[in-house]
Amino acid sequence: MASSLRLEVQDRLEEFTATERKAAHALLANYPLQGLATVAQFAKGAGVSSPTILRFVARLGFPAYADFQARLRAELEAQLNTPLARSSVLSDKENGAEDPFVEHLLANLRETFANLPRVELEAMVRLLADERKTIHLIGGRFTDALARYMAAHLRIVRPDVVHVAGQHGNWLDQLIGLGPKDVVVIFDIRRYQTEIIHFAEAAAGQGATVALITDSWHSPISRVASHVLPAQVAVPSPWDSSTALMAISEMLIAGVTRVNSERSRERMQALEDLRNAHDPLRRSPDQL
Amino acid sequence: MASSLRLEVQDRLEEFTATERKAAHALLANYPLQGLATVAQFAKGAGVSSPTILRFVARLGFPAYADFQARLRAELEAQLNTPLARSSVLSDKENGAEDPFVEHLLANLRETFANLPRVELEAMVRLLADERKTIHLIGGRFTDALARYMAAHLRIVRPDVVHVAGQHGNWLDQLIGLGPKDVVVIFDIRRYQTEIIHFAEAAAGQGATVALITDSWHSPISRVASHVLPAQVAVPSPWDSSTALMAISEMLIAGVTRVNSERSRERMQALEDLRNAHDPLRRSPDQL
DNA sequence: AGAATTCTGTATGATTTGATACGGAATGAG
DNA sequence: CTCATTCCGTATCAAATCATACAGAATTCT
Repeated sequence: MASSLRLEVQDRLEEFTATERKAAHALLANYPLQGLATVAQFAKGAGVSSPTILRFVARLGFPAYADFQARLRAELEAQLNTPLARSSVLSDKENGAEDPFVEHLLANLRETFANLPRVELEAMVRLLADERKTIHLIGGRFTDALARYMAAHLRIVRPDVVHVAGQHGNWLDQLIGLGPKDVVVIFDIRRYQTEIIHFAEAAAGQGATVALITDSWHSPISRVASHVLPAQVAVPSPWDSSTALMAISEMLIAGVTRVNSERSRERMQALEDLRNAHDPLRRSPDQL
Repeated sequence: MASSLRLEVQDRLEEFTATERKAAHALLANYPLQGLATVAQFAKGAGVSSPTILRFVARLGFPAYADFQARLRAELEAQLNTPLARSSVLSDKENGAEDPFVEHLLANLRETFANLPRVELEAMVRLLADERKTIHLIGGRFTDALARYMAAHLRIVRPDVVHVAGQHGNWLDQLIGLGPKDVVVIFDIRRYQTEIIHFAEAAAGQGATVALITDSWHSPISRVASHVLPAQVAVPSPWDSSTALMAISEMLIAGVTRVNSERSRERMQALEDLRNAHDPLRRSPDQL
């Protein structure tokens, strides 16, 4: 099946009769909306009669006009749902630019990725994808959610992923076995919590690799970290923003998934099978 | 007349009745194609009855459904004839200097806030700031981290914040006491988990207010939700992106903090004092 | 708590739409 | 020039669609 009906119509233009070709040209001239109108409107637009439109559609291989429209609709929907395609269509004030909070978020992301060293990013991806290592993730009061988020994904694409949770009494237990084959991923932004700093220093002291995702005012942990990814976190609010940290996390997750693609695929498939087995209410792909 | 019906629908969202708003959300979620389907399909997609769709369209000022569709068709035709739109459809990597993943993230954020109805956002802020209510937050396999993140912030600026965690066996316990004075905030994106759907339905059935933060393919929960905030989640990766969800969460947190400013200030101050007492290594307070 | 009002789905009617049969027009062959 | 074949539009029918009236449900107000 051609990716677009437009191409198929163009290719098969000679097969059609003279009047059917009028219909084809009318469709190509205003693709795909002409085909989403009623038969009568399509016919009028093409200067032919209704039955000609129906014969044209039938010759394209559609059992009914409704099927033809469904195809056009699906194509159009796929196009419109591409964020890139959509954003280029939106005007500036439709881009939600008025809200200063939104402005800051967008600027933070742009700034973050502009300053993000790609080699550092790739190095951290390789580190996280290395299945000989054990990955420990930990975060502060608010950023712990990010550690958890990343752990949930990493667990699927690789083994030996540990989320260091709970009160810092427990952290000590985790510290005991740490060594050169361990990687500690730390999320830490302003109001750096001393417990986490201690944890990082102790882990580094025992030979573990420390990877840090932080704000642009580097946390004290950066002294002992072998990899640092800084993000912009300032927004017009008493709180700092973790959106850029989340973005970095997702880039790392996507990267690791790409590197460990074979394992990722089989484990995700297994997960999907499990889900289907337990979930007969799964939605159909198209609900339009 | 607004340049796009989408903006008008967003602006006038509060004029509509509860069910009409469902129709509006369905339209915004799949704009404009949902409105180009038949009334019955539109109704099914929105989870309401056909007459509600017609009343919704009538309230927008259209004498007939056909006029409404004509307007959508005209808008779409204008868009599709824009050179920008064509180019974005033709080749994706013409502009490929930047990382496509980053491009998608940025486009997702822009798109998300462009489609985010401000009145809906403010309504949800008021809801979350209402200290007479109890806030329950819950998320799915991956989005649970967002629920946790939001709970960590809300707990500081208001009382009665509960994160519904753990296996869904525990959820049932939480369900028991739910009533009209409870607000359930749900994070749910594609691969909607049936347990969460059941939780939402049960909560709504007991009179609790359901607020949903979801992807643009509205989750089934939107049927029982009184507030819905949709986000863009598609990225070039096997995973969906939660960055836009995080951004929305932070806007909500900032909003609630602003509304409950007096309480927020005193509680944040208390937190700071506590930190200072325990943390002599604290860095200088402001270095922004 | 009860009444009034608004809201929303079911049922039904009027209209439009997709689909088809059939007769006439156009084209080409012999 | 005549016949055969293909093609195309008018007329018509069954089915789906839009539209509305009405009654039950929900909400608000007193």
